[in-house]
Amino acid sequence: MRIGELADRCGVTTKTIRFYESIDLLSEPNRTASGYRDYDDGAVQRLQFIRDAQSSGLTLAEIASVLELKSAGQRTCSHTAQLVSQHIAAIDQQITQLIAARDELSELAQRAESLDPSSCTDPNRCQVIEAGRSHT
Amino acid sequence: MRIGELADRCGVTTKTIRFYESIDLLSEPNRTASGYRDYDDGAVQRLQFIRDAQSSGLTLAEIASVLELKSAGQRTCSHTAQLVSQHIAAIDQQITQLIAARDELSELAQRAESLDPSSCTDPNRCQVIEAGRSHT
DNA sequence: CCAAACGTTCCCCTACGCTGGAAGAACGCT
DNA sequence: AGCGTTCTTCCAGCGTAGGGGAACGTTTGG
Repeated sequence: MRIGELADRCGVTTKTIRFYESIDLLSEPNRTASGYRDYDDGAVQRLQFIRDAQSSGLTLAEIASVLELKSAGQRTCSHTAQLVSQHIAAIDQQITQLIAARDELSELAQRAESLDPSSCTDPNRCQVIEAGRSHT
Repeated sequence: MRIGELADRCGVTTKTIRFYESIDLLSEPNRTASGYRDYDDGAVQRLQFIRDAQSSGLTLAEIASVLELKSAGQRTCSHTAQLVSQHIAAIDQQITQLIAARDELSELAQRAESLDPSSCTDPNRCQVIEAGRSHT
């Protein structure tokens, strides 16, 4: 099948498919005599797998590393498991950071309510934010 | 003072200062006869304010919007408060998304432990991920 | 037989917050 | 006078996941 059909079947754009090919996430397909990309059903499977993995929160780089090992004939369950747990750890760290930022902002919000706007005249600063500096 | 001293005093690089100027976060300073940027103490205050606000989790665009209104002579407490609460909402959304991704990955991790790697032979897929497709 | 719809490659653009380097001018100290 | 450091501008890129559009070739239906 040609690129448009593959795209429709998998719910992506042709741009995305060419992009995946450019980063070696999809292998280069055969070409027709006139140079059109010519895909088989395996490409549908692989592309759907990529979208599934992506919707699970894996990055394209992580998906690529799974597929690379797969195509080298390895049993990748343990590799996948390791990769997934690494990714979970990274997400936990992001969540921690976001919660810290959230806490910081909540304090600012409270302070903003309690301060008198008319005492706020310095053009370079803002007392809402400034007041929180010492304890940060 | 020249750009290097300002940078040292505020703990940033000269690159960062020029970058802030290029996005209008810092206003263009006076120049010496030979074309060097020449800053006063107000620049130190403003730059430190920017770093404080940034460490509170605000983006440079948000900081710019506070500073813009300030320099227009407005009392910005209410604006700052609104901006902060918007940012908190955005962070909450990010956290929600990350937790969803985390849950998804936890399921994958559990599945990876329970599956038999030797049954995993398709070069285009990975049963750990594939098995979760239906309920996603 | 021709126009529409599809395909190709190519390069630039997005947002974010910078960092690095090159080429040249100016400053500071000996 | 000369050497090293600091300054100037501009250009380029990182990483993520593609999107937009130009300029051109191919396929397909009426």
